[in-house]
Amino acid sequence: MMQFDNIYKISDAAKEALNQLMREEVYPKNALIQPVGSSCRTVYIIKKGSARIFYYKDGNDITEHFAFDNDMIVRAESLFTGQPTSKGIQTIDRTEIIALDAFKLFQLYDQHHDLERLFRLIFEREYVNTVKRLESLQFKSAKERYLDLLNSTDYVQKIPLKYIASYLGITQVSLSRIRNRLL
Amino acid sequence: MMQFDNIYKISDAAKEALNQLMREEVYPKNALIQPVGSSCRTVYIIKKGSARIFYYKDGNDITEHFAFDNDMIVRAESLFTGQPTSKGIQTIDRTEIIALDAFKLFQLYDQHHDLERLFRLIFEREYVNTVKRLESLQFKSAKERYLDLLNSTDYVQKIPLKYIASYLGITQVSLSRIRNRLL
DNA sequence: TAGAATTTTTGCCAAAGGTCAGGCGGTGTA
DNA sequence: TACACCGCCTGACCTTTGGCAAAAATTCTA
Repeated sequence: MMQFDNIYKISDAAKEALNQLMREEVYPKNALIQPVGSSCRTVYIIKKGSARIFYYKDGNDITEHFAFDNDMIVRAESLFTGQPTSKGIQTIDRTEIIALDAFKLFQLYDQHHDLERLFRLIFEREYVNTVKRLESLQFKSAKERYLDLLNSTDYVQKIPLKYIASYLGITQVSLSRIRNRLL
Repeated sequence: MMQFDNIYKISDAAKEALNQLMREEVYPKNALIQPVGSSCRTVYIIKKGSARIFYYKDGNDITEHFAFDNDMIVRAESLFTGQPTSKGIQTIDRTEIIALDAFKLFQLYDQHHDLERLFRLIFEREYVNTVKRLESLQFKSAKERYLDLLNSTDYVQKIPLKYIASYLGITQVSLSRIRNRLL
């Protein structure tokens, strides 16, 4: 289980209620966990493995987000609005995941305020990560962004180049050239 | 005052406590509300006017965010981490603002859970906006982003081009050319 | 209102990145 | 084994955007 305790300590009762909600799921490589066009009704936490959020733009597969061990993965624009999203979630490697029914989780907030607080803090972190990513997309060169990503996690080595390229906002071809020039 | 009620109704007691925290401030055009390098300890809500979050990259002034009537403006990466940020806040026009001491607000959460919920929901909206902006920076052309911005609010007409350019992730010169080509 | 300062536009050239097409090596499968 | 497929690389050429500089337009201010 995730190290929630580092973020905010919740009561045993809340912990118990939360545990009731958790479903452990294991997916093979390249499994489509959530299809494009669905609504986000599940909060996923990656126990071990890797996954990505993606969508199609002009027929091209674009990776918006990567998640690895202990990362949470949700499609915020759907989870927090109730609207369906044109984004999907797919595993990259074989992945062990903890799935939480979002609706039930939100319902628990009424009984367990500490649970609401815990998840508020968790989502705040995600928010901050998103702001930082925005910053890097706004004014860093593709090469800088690639180097930043390389430094962020060793997992990057295992991710197909095509996923990385769109995540960086460039084409595979350009990323291949950037890599080449780095040698 | 903001239409909080549309988001989540809070008790009279919470409303009262919140009102105690609110300071109304009026700033002239181009006023530096929060300097670069400071920590974000205040939640601002714009009553009337416009402001921006900006920072310097390689000596260039970069606008990260615009806010207009009824928008909240905070530097999330500092507010939620406690770390100082290299970003500042500046008015664009004469602006009437409601300022909330963030520390006191967060303290109120312990007594007023409905206040915590209200602000959780408010920040979730901000989070969603940030995700959408990320999406547009990742794979839309500068021209598309400019047109999107134009459609988003009439205020854009009043914002200096140099602010808009960096917000879109391009230089003033490029934006000027894009504008020209649109005629 | 004149002059200064700032903002926006334009021209010219360079660099980054996109598009299209083909090549090459590894993997899977009949 | 042969062949198809996939992922990544490379070349040629094009488009978008950047850098620099200067002109034009606008705004500020005395």
